[in-house]
Amino acid sequence: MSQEDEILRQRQAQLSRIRDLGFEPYGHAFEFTHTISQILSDYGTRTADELSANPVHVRIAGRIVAIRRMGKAGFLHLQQNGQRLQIYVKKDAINDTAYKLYELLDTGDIIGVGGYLFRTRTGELSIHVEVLDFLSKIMLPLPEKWHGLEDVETRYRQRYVDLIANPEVREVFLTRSRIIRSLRRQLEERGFLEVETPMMQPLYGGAAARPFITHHNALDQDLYLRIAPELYLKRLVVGGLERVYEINRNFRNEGISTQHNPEFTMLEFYQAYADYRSMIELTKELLKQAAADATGSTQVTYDGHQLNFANMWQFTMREAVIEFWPDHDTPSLDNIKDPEWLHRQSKESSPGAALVDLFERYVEDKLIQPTIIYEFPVEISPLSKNKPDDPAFVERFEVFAAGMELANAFTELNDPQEQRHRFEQQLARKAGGDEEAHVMDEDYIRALCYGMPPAGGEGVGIDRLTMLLTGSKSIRDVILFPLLRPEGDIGIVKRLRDLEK
RNA sequence: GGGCCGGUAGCUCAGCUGGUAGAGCAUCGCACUUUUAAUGCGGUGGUCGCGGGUUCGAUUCCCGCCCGGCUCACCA
Repeated sequence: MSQEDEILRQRQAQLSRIRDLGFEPYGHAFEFTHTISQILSDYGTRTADELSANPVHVRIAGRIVAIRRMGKAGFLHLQQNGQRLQIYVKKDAINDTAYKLYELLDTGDIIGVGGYLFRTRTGELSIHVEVLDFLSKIMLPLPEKWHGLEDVETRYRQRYVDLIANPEVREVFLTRSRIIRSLRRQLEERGFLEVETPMMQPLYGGAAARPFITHHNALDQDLYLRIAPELYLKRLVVGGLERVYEINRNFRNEGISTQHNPEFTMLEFYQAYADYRSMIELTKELLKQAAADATGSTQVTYDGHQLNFANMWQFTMREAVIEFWPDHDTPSLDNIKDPEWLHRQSKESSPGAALVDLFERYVEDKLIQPTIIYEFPVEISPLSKNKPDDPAFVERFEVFAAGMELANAFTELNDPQEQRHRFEQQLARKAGGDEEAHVMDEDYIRALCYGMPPAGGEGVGIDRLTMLLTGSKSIRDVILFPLLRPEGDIGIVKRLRDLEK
């Protein structure tokens, strides 16, 4: 018999012994007077003398994460919401039934206790237990106490165990929540309205990506999981919702990497009567404040670098290529504007695509500090408005940090005729084999025909922002349940079934 | 998809040029009524990811496959 089967059998036997003592192995509500964190903050500085002079009685619940038994007494640590408090169980101090229950406890069980606070000989704030209740039985063993759970695959597949065993994981997701809360609050303060637009769309658009396809049975119709909410949000701007935002999932049917998960979270927001310059200023504020709200500082350490969100760098794409040119043969501004020169540097057919190629080759991974890159070629920007003085370029920028793209924003193209041209160019690219090119969205064109106010819009990758603000090297570390291949037979159902025989 | 690395007890890991597997923690038993990596003594626990091949003999060598990580490609 394997160790796991043996432990299951032992614990199955304990279940009935717990019942025989008059406790429920899977209890109901437990009335507590404090959470562990309340006790730590309210009484963490009380001395042993103060606690014995004015006894504090408390009732708490938590998961047992350590047991040290010493004859007819023992110390246990309970964990609740990532914090730990020691409890002391002594035979003399509780009734016989409770003591028998204590003898059955395993690391990982969830219990409730009542008693008074005291400090041990070594000075640790603890509860001197007087009553003990049982709330939930652990059947499978928890990972080892030192190393915790290290196996990356198990951590992602069994995030519940990861969260119990590795307190720092909990911190990452608390920070993620603070980031989103900060962005929401900042947008609300500026009069933005949170909306929800379709995740299942009859046409997909708003980004260059391949979609997931699903099917609605009653309508007998294929639908796409959205690759971006952009075109719907702009329909709302047409309708007079002048400041809107949405924080939700996008789905892109692409490869998986440390920076890509097939479903990921984007913040998108649109502001009527603004342009990309207003968006640049807003972005600087949003990111700086989100960093401060989430981490307590506008500077964070990521992969050995100090990233400063209080002072973002700023280059046009052309300037950036010159600035980060890899050798001494640095091009001039005239070079970089010259289609002939660009053609000599890149295999890409159009000058704009060639510039982007140079940018991606020489610049992108060098943008460690939070940096705004603005003015993009029109070829790769089918939804952005042209620069009036340079129609080959559009009023668009992206934010990079730690070599990653964090955000993408532009002045929205609101001319339906021009938007039709851009979609037609995309259709030509699709016909030429570009699977990520946009499709024609006629209803979107119709919406623009009703007149969309000039507007700025932006998308911010929440997962990547969370990576930066939590020091995570992989996007999987900031997504609770990242996509993995199926793991195969788990076997627990059969084991539980066998236990009942 | 390519390259590299990994999968051995519940967890964290050793295991040499091939000779049928070990440690710590966990678990079980005994002792111990202020410990905190509690301690001391004793025990249980393994389809060595899966399937083939070579060999007298494979955790070890070879081939294929599965799962994961890093990386390149892809990817706004």
